Amino acid sequence: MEIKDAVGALSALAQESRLTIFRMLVQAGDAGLAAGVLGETLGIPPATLSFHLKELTRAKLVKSRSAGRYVIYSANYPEMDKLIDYLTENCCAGDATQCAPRKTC
Amino acid sequence: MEIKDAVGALSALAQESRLTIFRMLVQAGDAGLAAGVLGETLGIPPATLSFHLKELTRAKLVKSRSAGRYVIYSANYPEMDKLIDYLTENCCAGDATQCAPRKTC
DNA sequence: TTGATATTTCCATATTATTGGAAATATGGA
DNA sequence: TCCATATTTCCAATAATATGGAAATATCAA
Repeated sequence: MEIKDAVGALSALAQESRLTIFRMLVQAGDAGLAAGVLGETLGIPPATLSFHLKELTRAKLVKSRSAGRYVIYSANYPEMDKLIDYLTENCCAGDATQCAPRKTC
Repeated sequence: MEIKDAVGALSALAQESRLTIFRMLVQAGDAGLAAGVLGETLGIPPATLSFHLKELTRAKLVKSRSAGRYVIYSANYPEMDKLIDYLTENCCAGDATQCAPRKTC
């Protein structure tokens, strides 16, 4: 992963509504959630929601598919994994005790 | 971890100079690096560097200790781990195949 | 002491991100 | 067709962040 992509992904997550959306999608699995469901949960106007979904999409952290009138968003897990690997790359200068073992969910 | 803290940590990382600093410190281990070393590597003026180090400190992603004239910064690994856990919490709706196993460094 | 080096604080300026109303687009159902 | 629902785009106002010069603070070394 390139630094520009990492900054893009982190910027996308660095906002309360978007982080909430992302975590809902992470937990929703591949089934995903319709934009409207996300907007209703967050209580934000459609234009604002759409702006945030666009940011997450641009960062490749979420993807969408349309189903009739609905647009279903879901998490892009490989991209999330790439970001985490980028942050922890060559961690800890060989001191493994510093590095908590990650749960593999 | 609370959402405000997560947004704070992600905002701190969502900037190219700060992300570079953080990754250098992650790789440096507990020995850490002096502010001046970071500034020289990045090629940014001291005031700008100091601003970014303060942001990372506020987010608890780095800590510092002073050693004479020098201030040595180092990564706060437990906070990094908390952030990653927060992002991946209850991931994937039970579909473990979606979730890449994390290397435990 | 005094002068050099390391880092931070202050502050004004510049840049970038967020918000949401209104209008546009798209689909489904009567 | 025509209307209701779902979502996006446009755009302008507002808010939050980043930048770096100059001055302040702190330590070291001679």
